[in-house]
Amino acid sequence: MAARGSTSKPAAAAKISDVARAAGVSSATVSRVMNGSGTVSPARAERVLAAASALGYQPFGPARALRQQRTRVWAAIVADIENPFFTAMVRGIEDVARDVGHRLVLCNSDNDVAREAAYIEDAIAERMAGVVIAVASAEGSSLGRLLSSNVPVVTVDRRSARHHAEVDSVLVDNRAGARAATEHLLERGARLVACVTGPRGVSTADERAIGYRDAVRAVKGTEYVVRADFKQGGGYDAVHRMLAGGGRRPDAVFVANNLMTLGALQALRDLGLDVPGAVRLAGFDDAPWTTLIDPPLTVVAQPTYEIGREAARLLVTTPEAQHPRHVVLAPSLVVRASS
Amino acid sequence: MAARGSTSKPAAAAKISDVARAAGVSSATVSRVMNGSGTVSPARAERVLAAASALGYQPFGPARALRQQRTRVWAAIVADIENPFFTAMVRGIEDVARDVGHRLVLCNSDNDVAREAAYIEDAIAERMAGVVIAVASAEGSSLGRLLSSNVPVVTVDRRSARHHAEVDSVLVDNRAGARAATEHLLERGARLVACVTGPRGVSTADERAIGYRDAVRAVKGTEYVVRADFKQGGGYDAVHRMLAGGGRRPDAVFVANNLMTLGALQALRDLGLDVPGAVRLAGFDDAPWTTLIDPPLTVVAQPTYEIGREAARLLVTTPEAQHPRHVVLAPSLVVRASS
DNA sequence: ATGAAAGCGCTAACAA
DNA sequence: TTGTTAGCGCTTTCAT
Repeated sequence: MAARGSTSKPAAAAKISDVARAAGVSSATVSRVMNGSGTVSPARAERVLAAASALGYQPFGPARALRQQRTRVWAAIVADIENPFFTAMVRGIEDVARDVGHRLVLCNSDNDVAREAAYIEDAIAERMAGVVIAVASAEGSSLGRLLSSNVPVVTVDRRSARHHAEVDSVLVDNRAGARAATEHLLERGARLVACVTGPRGVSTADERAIGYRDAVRAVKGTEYVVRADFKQGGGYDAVHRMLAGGGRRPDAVFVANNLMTLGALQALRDLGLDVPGAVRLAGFDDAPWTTLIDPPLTVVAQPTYEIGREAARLLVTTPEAQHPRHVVLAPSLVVRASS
Repeated sequence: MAARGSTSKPAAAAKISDVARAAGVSSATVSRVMNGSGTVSPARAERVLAAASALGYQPFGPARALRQQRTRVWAAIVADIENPFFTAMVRGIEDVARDVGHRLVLCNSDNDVAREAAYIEDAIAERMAGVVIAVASAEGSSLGRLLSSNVPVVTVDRRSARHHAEVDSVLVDNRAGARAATEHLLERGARLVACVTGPRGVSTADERAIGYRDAVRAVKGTEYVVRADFKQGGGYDAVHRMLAGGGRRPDAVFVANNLMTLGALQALRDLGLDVPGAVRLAGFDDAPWTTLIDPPLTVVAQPTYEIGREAARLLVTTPEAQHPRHVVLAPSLVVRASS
């Protein structure tokens, strides 16, 4: 009985023995043909290929993985799939993965350590060929589980508080970037620069706050740091509270990530505060929209694609050395109209 | 010899027989404990858990998949991971996946049929529990391979030219949305509305162009359709050519996706054309930045999260019916200052 | 409640 | 060049 439409669904997927029977050869020969290993006469190879094609044969991945004790899959576990920073980084990983014949799957922890832990357990269970991870939290991450497995790991973007000294990493010099942005705001004449950063324990949030402090202390200014959630709504709330209140009002804000900067700008607009006239603004991470919003944003740009590519390269060249490798990339300040 | 750092790497991952030996039970008992199947005395169960924990035991996924002939993994194959439309949709899938105890992995075809084909073969090889796919191309897709396998499939966002009648789908009424946007531009007084849409053969591009035509023909206006690549740069180039040239210049542009709209706006700005004074602009897809750019964008908003959620629901409720299920969701016009 | 044993689909030794 | 065979780690009868 035909199934729906023109494409009929087979009762079950063909297996190697089906192909072998159809081609009149042994399973071993089919395996050799499919993998290009060993030696098979051209005539038989052709028959095998024909049979495989006719049956729509696709080797069963788990059986191969079991037999070979390896997979050709990398996982990228990222903290927020909706943040263009991470998606751009993923492109860098993907390109290397393809070059070395690996597949890349993406896992979104959504900044949730429980979800992250589940993906980490999965990566171990699948004995992934490699994992690139931006940890959800410097403290609570299950990264240790991954490190005590045999799965190659590279951390990116965020430093792991507990495990930094044991794992390869690709990071950006967040402190320097934040300091540069803050110094820039001060040089433009800001008297009180506030900082909206991310959750405590997330290394990017902490390091950017420290860079901010460096700059403020250098001029003996007043520190004003607020924590939010690295999301647009959090940036909005933080800036709204900060500037709607009756206390001393900042005349510049350094916002420590791209999405929060959007929220910050929205809050300033809702409060009727001109940017940069009333409040100067600088963000962290460039994004597709930074030149199009009003005013165009001054940001600390990160080499996102390169971060991914470098991480993947570390995965490819498994270290025989005792010491983990740490790659630190430099961010760059891009000055636009918002400051 | 201790490995680097405090976390020592085991020579090899523990297997079920190791745990069985350590706990003084059979492998079958360990399996029963790990899976909560069968019956095991509390005392033994505890010993097994302790041993498993001590050895850091994690059941080998491929072996389980081989034995059980099933996986608990869904794949989402999307055309462009950098487009927030897809990432928002993925959230909808993820939430359902978690509810039903499945894992979701993301695959980025990057609008490339070859890459898409590779991911499709992978999905078949892994006998994925389900695949949600936004096809790279209505024509060239390897979707047929997937349909003739036993892997449950739902298409989203883009219609498959060849296979639409055989596969579950969740789509948006692109034609109606595009028509609404174009009518809106005309009502605002535009005399010549141009349309920048995506590649021929991508259903969203084609359907949005048709909706545009519907509106233009209704007023007996002139049609002016340009094809680009659904990316920011493509939108820029298309609009730049269109308005820098000496021919008859449009006084409104309907741009058929979110990223191209950013490019279009940039082009208009570079040409010194005021929006909406000289050229009215409307886009397709809402995005986090649409209210923050200057001017805020009039767009056709799509229920992105719901698209993903509905697709996942179709995956969960495998149809016993002969006919595939088609869910069509309604977009809505959001009028802002750009028009 | 527990263990022994078979076997999932594939590949890699080994034999011929 | 090709086939036979063992076994990867796990789950699931089938006995007990």
